[in-house]
Amino acid sequence: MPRTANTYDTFTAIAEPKRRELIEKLIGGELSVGQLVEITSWSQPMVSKHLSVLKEASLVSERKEGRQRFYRVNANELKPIQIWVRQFEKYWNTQFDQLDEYLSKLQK
Amino acid sequence: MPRTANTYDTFTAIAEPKRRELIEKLIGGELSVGQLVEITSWSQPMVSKHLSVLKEASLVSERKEGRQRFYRVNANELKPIQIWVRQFEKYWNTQFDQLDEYLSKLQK
DNA sequence: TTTACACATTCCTATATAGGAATATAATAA
DNA sequence: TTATTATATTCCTATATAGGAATGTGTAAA
Repeated sequence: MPRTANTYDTFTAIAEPKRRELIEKLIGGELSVGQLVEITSWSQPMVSKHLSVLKEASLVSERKEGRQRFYRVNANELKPIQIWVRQFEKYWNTQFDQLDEYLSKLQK
Repeated sequence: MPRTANTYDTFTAIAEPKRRELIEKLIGGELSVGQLVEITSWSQPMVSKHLSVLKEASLVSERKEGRQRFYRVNANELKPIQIWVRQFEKYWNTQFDQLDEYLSKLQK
């Protein structure tokens, strides 16, 4: 079985690099699908499908205007990630971690 | 094609709930595989395999002692996540977001 | 009322896993 | 040595997608 989740949660949604890229493009404000297609030079269905996943995870919202659809980020939905990571903040830059990182880099 | 990444990056590694759980168990300090098996009541191969993915993503480190292996979190490796999410912090709790969240909750 | 446009959805396929069962490996104990 | 313990790895299967191609849907323009 692959990832067991049947529906997209926030963590899974942003695990896909292309979806993170889409979210980043939307930082500046809402954009239409066509604009995203142009900016990314991905196929239109590809953009739409990734947006659909992001929407299912509530990470973006949609606004219809004529035949265009404008998407924008729901930044608040990223809070759970922040909260989860925050637990580990106090352990950053400990001696052990510095050493680990050093050894890890060294191996490559 | 599923997730295109051939190797585990940090985002993909923590997308799996069980792996987040393992990381959380390791906050308090290093634990052996056996201890993790007991704490989680998952099968031993399951624990080992998830640990292996976390190790590949450098999220944990291993220390051998006799026939046991103790794992600990490399908290520093979570920084990229924090950094990525931080971009969106300033957009938290905007009016749009509040509304989105409200509508999203309402729909469920 | 057709045509063109913007976008979503469906159908298909290839592939990366998550999990279970069985087995391998390495270290200690007998 | 041989047995036991702790853990990793392999083999297998089921399944969730990511991507491409084709098609559907709704809106506006001609």
